[in-house]
Amino acid sequence: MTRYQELRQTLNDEIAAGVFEIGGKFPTEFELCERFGVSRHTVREALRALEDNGLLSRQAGSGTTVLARKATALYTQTLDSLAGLFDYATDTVFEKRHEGFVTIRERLAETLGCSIGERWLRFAGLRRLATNGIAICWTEIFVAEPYSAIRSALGDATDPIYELLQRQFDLEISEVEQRISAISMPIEIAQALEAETHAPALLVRRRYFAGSANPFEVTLSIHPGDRYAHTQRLHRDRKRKAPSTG
Amino acid sequence: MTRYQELRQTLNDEIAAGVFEIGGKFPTEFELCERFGVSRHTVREALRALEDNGLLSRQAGSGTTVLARKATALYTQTLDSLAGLFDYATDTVFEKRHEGFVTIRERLAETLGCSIGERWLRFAGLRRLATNGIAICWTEIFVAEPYSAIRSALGDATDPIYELLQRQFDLEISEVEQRISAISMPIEIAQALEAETHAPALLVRRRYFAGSANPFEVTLSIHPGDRYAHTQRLHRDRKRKAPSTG
DNA sequence: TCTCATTTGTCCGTATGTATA
DNA sequence: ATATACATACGGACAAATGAG
Repeated sequence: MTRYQELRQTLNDEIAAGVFEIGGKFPTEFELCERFGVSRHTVREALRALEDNGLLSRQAGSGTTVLARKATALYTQTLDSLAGLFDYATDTVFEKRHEGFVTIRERLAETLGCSIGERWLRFAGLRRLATNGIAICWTEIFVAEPYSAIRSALGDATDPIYELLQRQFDLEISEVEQRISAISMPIEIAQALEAETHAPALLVRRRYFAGSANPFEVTLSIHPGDRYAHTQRLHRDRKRKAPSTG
Repeated sequence: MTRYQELRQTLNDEIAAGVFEIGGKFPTEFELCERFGVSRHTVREALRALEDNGLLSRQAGSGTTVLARKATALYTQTLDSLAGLFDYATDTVFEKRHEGFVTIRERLAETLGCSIGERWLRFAGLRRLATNGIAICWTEIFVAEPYSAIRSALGDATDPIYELLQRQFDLEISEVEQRISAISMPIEIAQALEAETHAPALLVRRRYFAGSANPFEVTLSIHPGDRYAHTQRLHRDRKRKAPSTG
């Protein structure tokens, strides 16, 4: 590993550990040069990477500000708004209804984008708003067989499964493919969601990749069209601004 | 403007003008140093920016490759796949059916996310695949009144409207909000699209911002559920790879 | 308003490491 | 193995933005 990558890692860990206050000042480039015995060029390269990850914000004359403890994962859903129906209620709870291995058949192979005959670990259930208990979608989570050992480590279902996979198998998510289509609400799912059968619904499929051409996790979510809209904000610029102190 | 920004601009323009072949080699850092009389550091800073924009790909030992003529706008739809229905046909044609000013009333204010009483310039029509003429969606484009002068400059409808706005009014798009929801196909639109009435459909709304809190353009697209899926690939890393020569 | 010290941004030169053909 | 070209790293200098006095 190169020197600026090591430095980047070190600083990353310190930020994650809470050594620096969010919104507070980060050590100056000169201080980091002294502390780690590297040139300013090396420090700047490390800081640039941390800035790209959204952890730091740099400003000539003012210094470097800490923005966050963890990199904002590009691949998590920015549930910015629930179409105004639930005024920015955010936390949801997963209510597991099924769990077990499945062997992929024709229709499922098509929806999942995998091959017939493969075995996947499958979880299925409802996702509800934590505040009022309203069911916003039916969710199916498929985990590739090599990683099915996470089944045991799944007692507390608060964390997203891909985070558990990242920790337990040291997987680095490189890419996420998201496909959104419109379907008729299937009968069984309509019953579980207490929604209208055959009403328009959103089918959101996400496939998570880590280097390989094959995903290690695939999730399906079916949302009633009148309860949910998928909202995303896309920014053009990498650099982010620190909130003004004024 | 700084030197590396000038250089960046110059190289950007040359790439856009087609001076270099897509997939071909870009001048080496040393050559650029000589040609522009700047240090290697300056050249690398400019190249880094162009790489971030997706125009170039750099590889130690191999050199710098040209990936594209124009920056892949983060905010344009990555029409990666049309759900496998139209195997990677990309180019679409807009067939204008309506054009004129509208005053926003209650229902439209809600769908557009703007205020009642505002006046917007509206274009509406079909979008077809260039190859086989199949209609993939009904599109409505709303332009805020201050920018409605682009109406005259709209003879050739090949370019996206936000690009025309960018050029004519020097607007820098800073953010795009995208909302996807599921609706029943409205009767009038079903007829235009030759699709089934009340079948599930995707409603995609995009709002384009340029600094201000209010969008300067809003587009609506209604897609028949069986003809279209919205697909996106989200990468974690900035760097892209050049296709292998083999 | 102006000056001044601080901090990041830009730019130069040079040397060595590493990936690729 | 050798040459090429990008990657990393060091050093130094000045510019520009910021905030304090």
